[in-house]
Amino acid sequence: MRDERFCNSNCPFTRAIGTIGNKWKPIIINVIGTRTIRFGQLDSIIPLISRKVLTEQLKELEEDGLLERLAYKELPPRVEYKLSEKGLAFLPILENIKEWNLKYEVASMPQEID
Amino acid sequence: MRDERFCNSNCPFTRAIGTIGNKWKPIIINVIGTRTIRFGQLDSIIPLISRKVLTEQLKELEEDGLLERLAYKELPPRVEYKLSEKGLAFLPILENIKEWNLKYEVASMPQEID
DNA sequence: ATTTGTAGTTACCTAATAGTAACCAGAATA
DNA sequence: TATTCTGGTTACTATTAGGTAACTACAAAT
Repeated sequence: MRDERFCNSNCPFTRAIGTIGNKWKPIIINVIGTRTIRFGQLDSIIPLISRKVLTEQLKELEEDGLLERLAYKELPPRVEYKLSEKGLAFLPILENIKEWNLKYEVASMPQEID
Repeated sequence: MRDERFCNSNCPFTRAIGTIGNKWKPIIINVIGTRTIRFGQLDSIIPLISRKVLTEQLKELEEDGLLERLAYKELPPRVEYKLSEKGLAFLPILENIKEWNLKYEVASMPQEID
C-alpha cells in the first residue's frame, strides 16, 4: 500500500505522496488526532475498514515514524497508538484539506426543500 | 479510483480524501501548478504513468472541478489543461506537504561519505 | 502514397489491494 | 467448564487498479 517507486523517487514531494498518499492513512491520522487511542477503538470508529487493513496501515505509519505504538504486556492485550511529533505536524495539513473541501465542494446531493 | 463510499460520507474530510486521496492526483496537480499544459507534456513529465491512467485521472479531476480542459478543434488534436480556482487553492496544501516531508523525512538512503 | 503527429479509446490481461472467516494466547468472569 | 475479551495473524478469495498493444481521425509534411 506504500508505493515503493514513489518512495524511492528523488523528488521529496513524490516521496511524501508515496508515504501518506493513499486513502486510509489520512483518515487514520485524522481520527487519532491528539489523543491516545486503542486498536479496538480505531477499528470501531473508522467506518468500513477491516482489521487486516487497519493493522497494515498502522504498521506502515509506525515504520514511517508518524505514530507510536505502546503494547502493554497484559492479557487480554492492550495496545495504544498516538501520533509522533512528525504525525502531529501533519494534522494542520489535514485541517487545511478540510477547509479547502468545505469551501470548494459542490453540493452534489439533491437537497430536500420544504 | 475515486472511492464512492468515501465520496458519499457525511464527513467533509472523508469526502475530500475520497476525491483527491490517491497517489496520482496530488502528483498531477503539483505538476500542472500554475501553468497551462498539454496532455502529451503531462504524459512525458510524469514518470511511470500510463496514458490510460493519466486520462482517467484527468477526467475525474475535471469532473470534480479541480481542472479545466480546453480542447481545440484541430488536427492533430490539441488539448490543454489548467487548474481551476479550486485546483489552484489546493497548491498551497501540496507545498505544505513538501515542507513537512523535508523537515521530518528520515534519510533512509545510506550516504556516501568521502 | 506513406509517414508523422496528437489525444485519446478499447479490449485484454496481470498485479495489487481489500474483504472474510477462522484461529491464537491466557486471564477473568459466569 | 465454557465463554469473553483484545489485538492481532493467516490463508483464501474477490475486487479493483493498472499495464500493454492496437486502433482512431485527418491534416501536413516527405
